[in-house]
Amino acid sequence: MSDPITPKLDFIREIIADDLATGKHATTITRFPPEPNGYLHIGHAKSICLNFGIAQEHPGAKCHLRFDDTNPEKEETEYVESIKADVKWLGFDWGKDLYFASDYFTFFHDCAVHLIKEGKAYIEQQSAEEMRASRGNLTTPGTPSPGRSRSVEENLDLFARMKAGEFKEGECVLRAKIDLASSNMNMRDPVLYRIMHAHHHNTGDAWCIYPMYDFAHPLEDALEHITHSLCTLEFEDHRPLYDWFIENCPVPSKPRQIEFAKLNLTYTAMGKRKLLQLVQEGHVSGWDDPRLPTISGLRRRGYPPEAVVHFCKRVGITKFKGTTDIALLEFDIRDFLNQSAPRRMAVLDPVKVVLENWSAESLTTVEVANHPQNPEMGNRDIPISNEVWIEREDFMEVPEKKFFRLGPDRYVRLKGGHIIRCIGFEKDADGSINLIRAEILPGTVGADSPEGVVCKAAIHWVDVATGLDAEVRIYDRLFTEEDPDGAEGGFLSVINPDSLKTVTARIEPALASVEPGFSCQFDRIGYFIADTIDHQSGVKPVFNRTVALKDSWVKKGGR
RNA sequence: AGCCUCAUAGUGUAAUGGUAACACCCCGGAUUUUGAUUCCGUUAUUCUAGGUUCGAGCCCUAGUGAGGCUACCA
Repeated sequence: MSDPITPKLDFIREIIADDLATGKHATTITRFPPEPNGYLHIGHAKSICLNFGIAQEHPGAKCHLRFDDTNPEKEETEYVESIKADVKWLGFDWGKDLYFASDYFTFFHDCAVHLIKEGKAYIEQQSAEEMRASRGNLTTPGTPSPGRSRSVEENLDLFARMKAGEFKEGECVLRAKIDLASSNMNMRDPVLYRIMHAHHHNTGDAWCIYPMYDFAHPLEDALEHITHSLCTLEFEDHRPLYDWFIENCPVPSKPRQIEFAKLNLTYTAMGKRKLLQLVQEGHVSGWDDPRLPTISGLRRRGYPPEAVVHFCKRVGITKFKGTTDIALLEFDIRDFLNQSAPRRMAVLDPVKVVLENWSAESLTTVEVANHPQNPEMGNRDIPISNEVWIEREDFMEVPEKKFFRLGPDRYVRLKGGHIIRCIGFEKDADGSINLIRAEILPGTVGADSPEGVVCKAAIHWVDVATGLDAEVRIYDRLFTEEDPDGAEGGFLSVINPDSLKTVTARIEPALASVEPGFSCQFDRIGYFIADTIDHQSGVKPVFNRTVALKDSWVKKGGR
């Protein structure tokens, strides 16, 4: 792995260190609070690494996993499970601190009653449209509705009836009484509770009123004694409201909200709404499609979790809303895989080479290192006979100036084995090369090139007799584009629907029995992960490509 | 239009008011039984204008640019 991230403090960690130093807090408690309405993506990984990372950095500190499930219409148990799995996969542990905002519904309700009794909340009977109009706009203040001056008793009664289910959805809401003239729209008497006659994944039908995020979130944090509530930039304008609830409700602690910029990646559609659309419209096979930037997609793609975490640390935490080049992420993937992935040989686009002077006395196996820089990973023996497959692009009938591999009357080394010389080739009717004839140079295994032999490259190969077939899926980054004409539900278009290419490769025998999740490097191609393996219909492993060996190879070979 | 936030190489991130740096990308070179890795090197940076200061990327003011806010989503 490249150098560890320097122990520099980002501005949030500075605040936390300061609070610890001044004794404001004896310990630090953060939280990761996803709404279970979709799968997590790499952007969430940044938040997870921040919140859980801080907890790991201070003795006694911890990070809660809390499902912010205050909207029954969008949330599902399937998402709860996937989120837990994804956090674990990244290597973080919430211990016993697993919570659901929906478990606090009674507390939220009591706080609402408290506010009503204090004269700080009232029942609003205007429609959503009327409220919008009476709230004013960016330059003109709002105007009070009739409900704003209702008595405490009346409000209490109305709220109780609201909770009892006497009203239909939309008939009334509970609003905070703050400041209709505030320059911050969030302070213009925000809605606290709305009526939803919906089934909740956790509380079932126990409630028909549900709290809004702005109201519930500070209370959740306070209840859990969160010291630092870290969220993304779009909640900046909500902070005064967050603080207002903390000040005006009977809460057991005073958390502080701090905002940071969310992750943006080049070429990458982020955001649950867009991902949901890609899934629903069938552009991908599911939330864990390897073309998606979901955590589960990255997992299937073979990205090591350690590398994803390293990337998140490297990107850092700021309030600057930039777009990170995906090359930064892929560097970390390569960097990690380069050290951990054993080398194997495979040929994705095969051409047969016949070794004309091979005889029964010739080499029948060659010994190849599993990793060129790490002898501890050992060696393996690969059978070889008089016919091998090589990559079509490793032969040029008319070699270019900087082409070092095989061509008529040229030399190349079969990796781990002999140097061979091309002595002829045959073509199909359509002009494509279908057979190469070569001869072995005796005594060149494990030895330098003999005098007068120019051999500057070693190519990968697979023995024809013992090689196996494998399916290799090469995934491209899924390019997407905002559709300006698209209304709701149709605002994304996929630019490269052909982002998945499947080829049948020839692989060396050692790859026949790998387990799903095993990652390796096919020489000179890229890093691969064993995905689903079909042991039923004969031995047919399936590999996904993770990243190409070099970033520029992607760009040249790409779109 | 009002309020809020942000601005440092192509990208991301550093720099207590004291020599502007690190990583990625790109390009070049050396080594290499992976055109990988490793090693070395090149290019390139404080949005603008004022002010405070011996000294400003950092503090102040104004401007410019970008983003957010007028949900019974989170």
